Amino acid sequence: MSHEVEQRSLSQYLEEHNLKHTQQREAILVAFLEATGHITSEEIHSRVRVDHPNIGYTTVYRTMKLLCDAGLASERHFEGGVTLYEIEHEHHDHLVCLRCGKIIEFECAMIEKAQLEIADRYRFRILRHRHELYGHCDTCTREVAE
Amino acid sequence: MSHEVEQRSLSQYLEEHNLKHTQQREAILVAFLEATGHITSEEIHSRVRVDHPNIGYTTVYRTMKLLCDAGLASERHFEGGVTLYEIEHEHHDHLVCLRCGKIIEFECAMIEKAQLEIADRYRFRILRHRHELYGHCDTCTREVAE
DNA sequence: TTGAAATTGAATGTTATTTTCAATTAGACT
DNA sequence: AGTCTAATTGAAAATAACATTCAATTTCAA
Repeated sequence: MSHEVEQRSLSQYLEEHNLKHTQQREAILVAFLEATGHITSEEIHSRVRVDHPNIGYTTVYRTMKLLCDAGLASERHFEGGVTLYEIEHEHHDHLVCLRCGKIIEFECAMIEKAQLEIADRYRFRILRHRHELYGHCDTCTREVAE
Repeated sequence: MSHEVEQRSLSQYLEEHNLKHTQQREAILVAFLEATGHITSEEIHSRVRVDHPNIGYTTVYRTMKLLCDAGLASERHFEGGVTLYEIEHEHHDHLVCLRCGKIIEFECAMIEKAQLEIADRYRFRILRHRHELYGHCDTCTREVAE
C-alpha cells in the first residue's frame, strides 16, 4: 500500500517548520498508517522495529506527537487510561466493545446537529468533540448470552 | 452541608460487602461530595487532609475506587490524560472549556435517541457512554476575541 | 474484651511517557 | 564532494500517576 499523500503532507510540514526528513520519521509514519484503525504507541514501536530494529520508544513518542501537530494523527485517551493514536479525519465517533476491545467508527448527522443546538444553548464555541458509546458488539452480545 | 443519603448508601455498601466503616472512608466521601463538580484525586487528598492530616494518597485512591464500585462516584479520563472523579448520576454529558477548564454538564434527549439508533444500526448493546464537547465557554470566547 | 479479618499508610514497585545529553545525521553552503 | 551546524536520535535517567506490599492498627462480631 502506498501512502504518498500522507508522506507528502509530512514532508511539507517538516519543510515549513525547518525540521528534518529522517528515515525514522518516514518509517514511523508508514507503520502507523499501515495499522489502519487505532493503535498504541507500543504497537507502533513493535511494528516499526520489524524493519528498523534500532528505533527506540523515545523516537516513536516524539514522532507521533509530531504527526499529531502535522494533522496526520490524533491521540485519544479511552477509558481505563488507554492511549491510542488514530488517523486524523473529521466528524467521527466511536463504539467501543468492552469485551473484545473492537472499536467501530460511526457518523451521525442528527447528533452533529444536536451538538450545535447544545452549543447554542450554552453559548459555547465547539472546537472539537468526542463521543464514545461503550458496550458489547454484536458478536460479544451473543457470546455473553450463552 | 449534610450528605446523609450518600453516607447511608456507603454504609449499606460496606455492610453488604463485609467491609468496615472507617473514619477515613467517611472523610474521603465527604471531601469528595463537598467538592460538587469534578475533582482530581490529588485535590481530594489535599481537601481531606485539612481535617485528617494523616490520610495518605493510597487510601484516597483505594477509597475512590470503592466509591465507584458503590455507585457513588465515577472516574473519568478527559483529554490530555487528566483523570477526574465526579458524582455519579445518569445521562449527562460535558462541555469542557479548553481555556478556563470549566466543565458544564448537559443532557439532550435528541442525542440519547440518536445513540439508540446507532446502536441498532451496528447491533451494539450500549452499556454507557461519554460525550464531551471541547471548546470555549461564553466568557472565554469573548476574552479571546479581544 | 477479645481475636480474626479488614484497613491503613509508608515505602516500594509498576507502567507510560518525558527529559537529558552525548553522539550522530540531514541538508544548506561552500 | 567536503564542511558545518542545527536538528535528531537513542540509551538512560527522571517523572507522574497509580498499584502493591507488608507490618502495624483498627473495626466489629462473638
